[in-house]
Order: sequence, then structure tokens, then C-alpha cells
Amino acid sequence: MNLTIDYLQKALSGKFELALLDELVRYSQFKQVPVGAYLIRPGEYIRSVPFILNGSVKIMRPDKEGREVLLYYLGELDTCAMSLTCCLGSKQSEVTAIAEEETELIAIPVEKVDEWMCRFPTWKQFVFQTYQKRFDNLLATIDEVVFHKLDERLLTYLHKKTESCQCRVLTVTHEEIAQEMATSREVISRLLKQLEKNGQIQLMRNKIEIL
Amino acid sequence: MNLTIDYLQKALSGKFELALLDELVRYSQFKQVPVGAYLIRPGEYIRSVPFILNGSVKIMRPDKEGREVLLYYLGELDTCAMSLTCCLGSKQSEVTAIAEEETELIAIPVEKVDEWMCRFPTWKQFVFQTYQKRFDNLLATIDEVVFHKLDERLLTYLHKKTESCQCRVLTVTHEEIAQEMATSREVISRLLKQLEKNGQIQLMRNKIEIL
DNA sequence: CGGAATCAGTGACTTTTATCACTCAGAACA
DNA sequence: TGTTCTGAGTGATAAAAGTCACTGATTCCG
Repeated sequence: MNLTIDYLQKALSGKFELALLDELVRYSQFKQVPVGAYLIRPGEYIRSVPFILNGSVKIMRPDKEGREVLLYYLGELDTCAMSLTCCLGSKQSEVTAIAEEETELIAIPVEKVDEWMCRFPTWKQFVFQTYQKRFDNLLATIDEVVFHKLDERLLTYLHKKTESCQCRVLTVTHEEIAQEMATSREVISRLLKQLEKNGQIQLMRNKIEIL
Repeated sequence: MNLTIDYLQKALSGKFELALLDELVRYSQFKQVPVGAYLIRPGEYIRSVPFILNGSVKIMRPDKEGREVLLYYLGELDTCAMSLTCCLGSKQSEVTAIAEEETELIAIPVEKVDEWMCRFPTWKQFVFQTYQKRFDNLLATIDEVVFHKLDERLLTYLHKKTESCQCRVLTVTHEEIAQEMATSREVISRLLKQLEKNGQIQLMRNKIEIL
């Protein structure tokens, strides 16, 4: 697909001024990312900041032993704050980013992200809003793991997931959930059964319907 | 005390250009904060960004039921990234900030923080480095609570605390530790006893020596 | 079709953490 | 000096989460 001002204008619907849209088209690169593809892995350097047009991306935090936790999802018109700082400080990534659905995004070169901040107030505002959102996301994640038990966490996990993919029936295995919540499959299976008993969900093979 | 360029120059030792130091002195306010004082409480609005000259400040995340967790410490030449975004977006604080020691800081008005970013490259760099650091802090906190057991968490808690206050003997009760780690006093008492048995710490009334 | 692979369910048990109930030591203070 | 308060230690027990071992069901594919 070709990146055009028309397209961006529709997608961003008045979020940015025309001059900025023009530069976005001129300097950034359109990308289509298939489900399951890695946008970034820990340790890699990031050379451009992804700006998601549609689809969704999950951000995971791994530890040394191969486990990992879901931090949050990025969706439409979201940007990764970590990649911002990583780029500007040319630091390696601390997280994994995986396309949860087929995702379309534009990759913006770091220099431009930096340059535009002073030239376009809407861009600066956007960048800081992004930081704000990510901090809130991380704090929400901390709230979950510190203050809530697994069954509650599982429920909010399911709800967030349905939000992110916009459908009531999730296609996911217990094993996958366990990995994203850094626990074991059996535990998740049992808790899911419990939630089903309580009438909060409906279990099927590979699928979970949220009621 | 009076805020002078000389003083700041010494404190910041070449971090910022003279013109910026000049504006720092002109527009910000020097503050001395006693131990235990609240810099900010959740729900309050922040009108200026604190820049810590010396001392240390602990940032806590509360939940609705009155419990809270320690997120990280701010020390010399640190700034709170959350207050940055909160200010710029005029949002309420999501966290509590308490002076862990007697702390000296300068309060910088939001408009200046914003304005200087385009005028002083060192300032912009500083702001983004701050975001970087806070993200790293939050990720480290998440690592702890998700991947580590309480005894390990307790040990890193103690080590961070000694770092922040620069002494090997902490003056703290088991109850306080329990609160900052969102658990109960008995649990902490037992784990501390265990650490003492392993020769990692030495317990005294109101005091813990790290070996 | 039939075997292999993947996913889910579950009993039995352990470990970790939380909670309750109480004792004891030292500090504080009148 | 004795009483009160705060901090700490600890046994008993419960609840939550993790682990092991196995079974059964469904899907996939040669």
C-alpha cells in the first residue's frame, strides 16, 4: 500500500496539522505486520518509532529465566513510549513487542520524532500524552500484580483482551494465558473453571467467551 | 537559603549551560523538605516539577483499600517523570511522594519546563533521560513483584534502601517494611529472622544492619 | 483411518504467603 | 518505679499458588 496524506488524514482525523501530516508521509515508512510477528525483542536497538494505525500490539516484559508478563496493549493511534526513549537515548529495548492482530503502522525515524517536537505543538503534545498513557498502563499493571489475587487478575486480563481485539470470544489456550500472566497452565485451567461455574465465562476448546 | 547560580553550578557541575542555570535561578523556587513530609498525594494537582538537589524522596503507589507499594526512590539530580506528565496534561497525581530524608529541591514552574525543551538541548535531553529512568524503575519494580519471591524482594528492598540513604544500618521497623511491600508485619519478621540466620543481616530494635 | 500431537481437566501434594492469637522485651513516661 | 505502649517473636492454622503425574478429548495429518 502507498502512504498518502489522504489516508493519514482520514486515519488521524484532525489530530495533526497538515504540514505535519505531510512530513509524516514524506519521512516515515508504512508497514504491515502479520499476527504473531515480533516488532522488537529485548536487547535489540530501535531505529524508528512505530505509530499504530490499526490492529494491536502486545508489550511483554521477560525475565532472565524465560518467563514473561504482559505489560499492556497498544492499539489504534498508540505509540510505544519505551521505543521513544530508547531511540532518543540509543538504548536497547527492555521489552518484547508482538503483533496481537494483523497490524498496520508507520515507522517514524528518530530524528524526526525529535525535530517535530519543537516544530509542531500537536506533536509535542502527542508525545507527552503517550508517556502519560504508558505510565498509567504500567501503574495499572503494578496494581494488578501487587494488590489483586490471581482470579481477579485473570478476569481483568480477559476483559482487557476482549477490549483489545474487540470481540467477546477470545481464541486463546490456557497455556498462552498462563505465560502472559507468568504462572502455570494448571492454575489458569482451574481458575477458568471456577469463573465458568460462577457464570462469568463460557469455556470451549481454544476459545473463551466472556459473558 | 538563597538560590544562586554559583550554588546551582556547583550542584549541577556542568550538566546545563549557563543560560539555563540563569533561568533556573530566576524562575524556580528553592525548597527544604523535612523528613516524612508529603511532596504530593494522589488526587492532588501538581503545579511545578521538583528537581532534587540532595536528599531522597520515595514514590509510593496506593490502592483503594489503603495499602501501598514502594515504586522507587528519587535521589540527587532526579526529577519525577510523573509530575512532568501530570503537569503538562494538568492531570491529578497517581502516586504519593514522601521525603525519606531531609531534602533540598527546586520547584520549576510547568511552563518553563515546557518552554526550555525547545530552547535548551541539554534540558530536552535531561527530560527524556528522566522518562527513561522512571520507566526502568517501574519495570524493575514489576520484575520484583512478578518474578521474585518475598524473601528475595525483601533483600533487594533492603539493598535499595541502603543505597538511597547511604548507610549500612537502616532505622526502620518491620511494620514499615511490611507496608512498603504491601504485606504483613509477621511475614516480614519471619523473613528477616531467616536472613539473619543466613548471616545476611543483623537485627536490632528499630534497626537493621546489612552485612 | 489410525496414530501423534495439542489442549484441557483433575487429584494429590508442597510451598509460599496470610491471618489469628498470644507472649515477651525494651522504651517511654508520669 | 510501675504501668503503658510499641516493636518483635512465634505457634497454629488457613488460604493461595505452584508442581507433579496422569487421564481424556479433540484435532491434525500421513
